[in-house]
Amino acid sequence: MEEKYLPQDIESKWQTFWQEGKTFETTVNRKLPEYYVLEMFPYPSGNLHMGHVRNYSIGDVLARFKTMQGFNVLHPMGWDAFGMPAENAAIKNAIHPAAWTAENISNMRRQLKELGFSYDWDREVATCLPDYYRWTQWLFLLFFKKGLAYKKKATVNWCNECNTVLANEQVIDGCCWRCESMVIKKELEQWFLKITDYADRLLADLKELPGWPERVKTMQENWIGRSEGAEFSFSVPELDEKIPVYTTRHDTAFGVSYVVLAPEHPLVERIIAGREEEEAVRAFVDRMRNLSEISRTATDVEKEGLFTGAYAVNPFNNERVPIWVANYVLADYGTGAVMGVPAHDERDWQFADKYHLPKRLVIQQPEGGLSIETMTGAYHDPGTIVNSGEFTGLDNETGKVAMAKWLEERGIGKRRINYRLRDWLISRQRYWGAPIPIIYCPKCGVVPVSEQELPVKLPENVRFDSGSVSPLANVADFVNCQCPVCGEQARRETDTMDTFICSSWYYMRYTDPKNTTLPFDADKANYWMPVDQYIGGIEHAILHLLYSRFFTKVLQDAGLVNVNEPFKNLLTQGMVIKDGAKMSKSKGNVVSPEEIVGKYGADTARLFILFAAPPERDLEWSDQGVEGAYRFLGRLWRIIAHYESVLSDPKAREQYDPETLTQEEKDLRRILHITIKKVTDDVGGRFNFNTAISAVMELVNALYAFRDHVTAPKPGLIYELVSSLLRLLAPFVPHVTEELWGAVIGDGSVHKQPWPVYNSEATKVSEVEVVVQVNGKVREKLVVAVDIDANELENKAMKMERIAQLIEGKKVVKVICVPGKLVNIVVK
RNA sequence: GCCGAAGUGGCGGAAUUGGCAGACGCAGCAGACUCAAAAUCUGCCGUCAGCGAUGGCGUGCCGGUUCGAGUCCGGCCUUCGGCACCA
Repeated sequence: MEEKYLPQDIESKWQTFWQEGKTFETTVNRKLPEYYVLEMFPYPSGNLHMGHVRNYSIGDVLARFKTMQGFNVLHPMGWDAFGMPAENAAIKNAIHPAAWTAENISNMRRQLKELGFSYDWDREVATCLPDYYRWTQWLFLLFFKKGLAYKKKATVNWCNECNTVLANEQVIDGCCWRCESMVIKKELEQWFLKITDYADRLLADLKELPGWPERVKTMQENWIGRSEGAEFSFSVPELDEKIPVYTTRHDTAFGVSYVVLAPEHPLVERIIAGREEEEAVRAFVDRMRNLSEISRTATDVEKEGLFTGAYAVNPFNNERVPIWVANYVLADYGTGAVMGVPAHDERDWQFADKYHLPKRLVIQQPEGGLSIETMTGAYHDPGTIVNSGEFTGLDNETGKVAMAKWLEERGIGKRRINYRLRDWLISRQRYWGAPIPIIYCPKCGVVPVSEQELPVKLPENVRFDSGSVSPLANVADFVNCQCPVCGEQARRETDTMDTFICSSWYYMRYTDPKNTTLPFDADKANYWMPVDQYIGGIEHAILHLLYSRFFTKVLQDAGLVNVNEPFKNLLTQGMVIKDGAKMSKSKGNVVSPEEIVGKYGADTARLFILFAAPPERDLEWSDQGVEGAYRFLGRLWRIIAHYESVLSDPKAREQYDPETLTQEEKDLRRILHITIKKVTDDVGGRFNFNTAISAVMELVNALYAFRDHVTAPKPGLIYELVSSLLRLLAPFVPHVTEELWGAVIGDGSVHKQPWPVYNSEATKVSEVEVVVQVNGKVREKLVVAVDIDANELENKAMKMERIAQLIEGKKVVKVICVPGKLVNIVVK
């Protein structure tokens, strides 16, 4: 073998070897346990960044490790290939999005291959190709037929920069998730998916996901936002109208001193019509409507409102209370109207203070003594109901049940479970997405494209001007069509689907990527699904992960797959940081993976990234750390080169009796087996690749020390050690281990070898070092037989010179003996 | 405001079940090799006091439990992330 480690020479050689030998091809094999490891597929922006390298290195270690452990591993890769940047490039550089995307994919595919990831490339998918989006459209039709896709006019989030609408999940702090510009409200007719129908299951089934990080589940829980309460109506006798309100505190209904409508509430116009307040209220409503999302919803915005001039009647006590309009009531939560109970709601308290509205105490704290006059804020804790007619005297939780029952018996209200989650707005006024397969016929109305007509292909000759309608609307050939029902001239939907739809089912397509009759075959999907380990960034905690869970449930209900949840275990990897900030072009702290691979090779890049921090934490980039990883591989190479001749000795491959080893050899073998155990536990159990690698480094250090002391080692031991060492490292640094395996061990690819098994006999020791403490402080160390009994250990410790000195003249209160660990002598 | 995570040497991090704090790596210092340098191999490397043996202090802060606490309990502080007028 070469004397020096030269990654450039060996990496491309093995990449070609793996590709040509289809080393990582996978098929259904029911004789083996299956394992599906998946990393979030990338958007083909053109180049891999370090975050990708980290994400995919983590997945690759797992895939290779599980394969060596005897699992049938599915480890695919593909492209989340529809999306805005392609279209922006088209506007800017006059290149077609399809061509731009294809170029980027081929560049990034090359970069992935140069990193040596073990993907089954035969399963590659790209969501922008007709043979993929055909099935995205097919799934849309499935949703449509099940009543889960519908069109409605609604106030929606609009991004002026991206010229399109956005789903609620895609608005972050009032700004567009992609371009960070301010989101405004628009009234538009759009397509929605009825994710709210699944709100309860999406919430409840989080309990079926013990393998997900707690914080991701909490974020989804918050997002779904379930609350239990009641809905009932206040009547407006003079208009013969009703104002339904939703509340979780119907136990405080006798404390209502006003009713508030959201500015956008549909009844506002009727209520103010013809009153002297009309003009002022309308001006207020208009002002609120034109405010951005942030300035409307920030908590520090002062509550503001106006009296409408009208009154409503509280069904509980028949009291007349004023109807107000205020900025703090949200139009699209609950009923868009709330009852104001200043004494027991902090917001109502503030509002009542500002506008001098009355307050009435209806819940008394358990110890009594509360009164409006002495209160400085609302009381929202449990207590006893007061001033509430027949309900007075009940504790408030009992009161809630009784009052809900009261409403239900009279048919004027009911218990209600409410969610914060809204339906998923999926229309996008953009070209580069999957067309929504719908036709509008003047006679038949909204008509789905028939399945046989799919895919509805994107036309190629399109002008990309930035504007507020989809470029598809200007393509006459695309828009004009015939109604599939009556054959009349009809018009095609010109919006495309949110790209999050494409990524909501790709993990199932991987199980059967070339199917031309269905999105995927149920047998194949059921064999592989769910994904055993999913790996990606925390930024998708809600977006992609919630949508995918929703899709999986709908597909399960449709009988297409028999899993309830798509991702059994989820690992959210941390960011790659440099100089304390996330790598980004604007900060100028980007390190290009291609450069690192070019200089040190893929193995070094992977090793550094896996060693520098555990996967979940942020990783601080360090050029010197990369040097260190490279140095280690050189060190590995040299020590194996040192033993090349020993390994070529035919005796090296013969079985040997461990009893014939010298003490130094036994010690080395013990370190080997401890390392095998540690690496196996760290990689397979808790994904602490950093500590697994450090254990292997210690083994290599031990081997260097051994080399300096033992000139004629037993060849069988060296063989056992090197062959195990290479297999332990193979998932992390696949090229150099493949090369060394071929050079000194032989027999096929290291990646087809079984994972080393640790031998507990080999890890046993006859003597251990025990710590001797006096009053909990380490004062001495003692080497004793492992199986020494406690009394003898205690005696030995007490007799040690230093210990005897330290305890002389003092009273021994207690002696604690932990066999194999320590002796603690407590003295006074 | 609510929920969650984290806080350990000069730095990244380790300590998995309450039992030697700082594994492994980086940086630094020294030695060997060399005409020399690089590379490599070896050793040292929390902090204060001491020539040294050794001792004191030390895991964000204050307290507690325990023979023994980075780890458990109570109360804070700081940083980061999520949600945030959701009735």
